[in-house]
Amino acid sequence: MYEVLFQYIEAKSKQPLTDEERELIQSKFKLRGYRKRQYFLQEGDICKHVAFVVRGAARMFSVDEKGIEHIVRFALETWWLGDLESVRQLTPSHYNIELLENADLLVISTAEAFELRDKCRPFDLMFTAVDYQANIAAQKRIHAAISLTAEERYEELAKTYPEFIQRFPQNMIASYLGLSPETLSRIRKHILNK
Amino acid sequence: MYEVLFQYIEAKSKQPLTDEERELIQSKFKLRGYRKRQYFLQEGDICKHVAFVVRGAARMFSVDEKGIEHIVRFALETWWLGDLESVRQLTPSHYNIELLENADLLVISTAEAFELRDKCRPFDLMFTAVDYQANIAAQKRIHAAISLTAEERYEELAKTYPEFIQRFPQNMIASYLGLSPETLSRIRKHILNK
DNA sequence: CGGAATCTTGAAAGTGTTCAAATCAAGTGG
DNA sequence: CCACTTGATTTGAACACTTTCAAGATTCCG
Repeated sequence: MYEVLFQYIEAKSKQPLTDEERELIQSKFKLRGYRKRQYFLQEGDICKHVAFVVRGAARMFSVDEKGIEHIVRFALETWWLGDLESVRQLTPSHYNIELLENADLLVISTAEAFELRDKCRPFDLMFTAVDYQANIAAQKRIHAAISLTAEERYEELAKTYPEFIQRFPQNMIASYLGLSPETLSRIRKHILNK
Repeated sequence: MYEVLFQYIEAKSKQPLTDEERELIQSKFKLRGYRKRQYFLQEGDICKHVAFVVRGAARMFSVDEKGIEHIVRFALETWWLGDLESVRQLTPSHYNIELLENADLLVISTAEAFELRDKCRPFDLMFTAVDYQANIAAQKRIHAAISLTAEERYEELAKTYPEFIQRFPQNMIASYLGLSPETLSRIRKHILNK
């Protein structure tokens, strides 16, 4: 299980890990099984752990006054779980993170993650690269949100993350795109008729 | 001029800069004046420089097939200019960065910026912190885009960045929010009548 | 003082939502 | 393994919001 994380760190940091570093990392991350529907983070709690998804799928979402859920992020294998805002500012999170499939997570406390960044260069470089990529992805999504039609946004998503379409139910995809489930259903129908 | 950057780095990194570090940093950044309407980055070019805004205002935008501009980002004093995606992947940028006021920029090549991150710890920590913040801000904007109405998005923007409303024309604010200028005009009218 | 943007306003057209109902699919307990 | 319940998806019709196009008012700058 840990091997997946090691390879991921080496790939992202473009640096090999020494045996000592592997041991150090392994000592900090705890492997934990989660069941479908279980929550990794609950709205109102401060996010004190982050996790690397070895197996499974999750969503991060908020719930508005009307009780409607808004999915800001999905996660699959080799993605990270956690709410950056809450981690950094130590404020209660506005979001929930829920597993959508039975999952294996490598969990680390945020305090230990910070330490690890200091102690282990490849680990630090990995997170720098991940933050970088997350920024690029976020900018693309913002650009899509302000410049594309609903149909174009769906097609872009299907092209960029075909896994999402496979593994997440359609009403969640709709939420992720900022659409009602009915609208997405009609958009898909419209695409088929082309 | 450089003093602003030094203080910014110390604040973001939460580390003091030594005199040697200041000299090193100063030797890498070139101070350049830009005039209103000048472009810092042109669509199609690879972004090989990033800049710290000492004075002035800028926007980053794309132009679609219909010739409509979509503003993905604004920048004011102590913000950074550059297209992360192009910098990191060395691909031609999809965006333009244009100064909206006469400006003073501290410009550094991306290659030297990478070196500086290696050589100067506070500089590296500063960028780590900036990336972090950018991610948080991006997530908030995505959340707003998928969960709020146009009117709510405008009010949130006005609350979060009142400077934007002051310094950028309304049609650009509309573009930033993903609205037509007419719609924003009507929304403002509606807010006044409350 | 003019000319050029920018902002406002109206009307028509387009896009997406809401509500309600029907269909379809999946998971659970007997 | 089937019957049943629950959740997900589809469809229709009415409604709400946003855009588009066009014109007029206002503001900004040279």
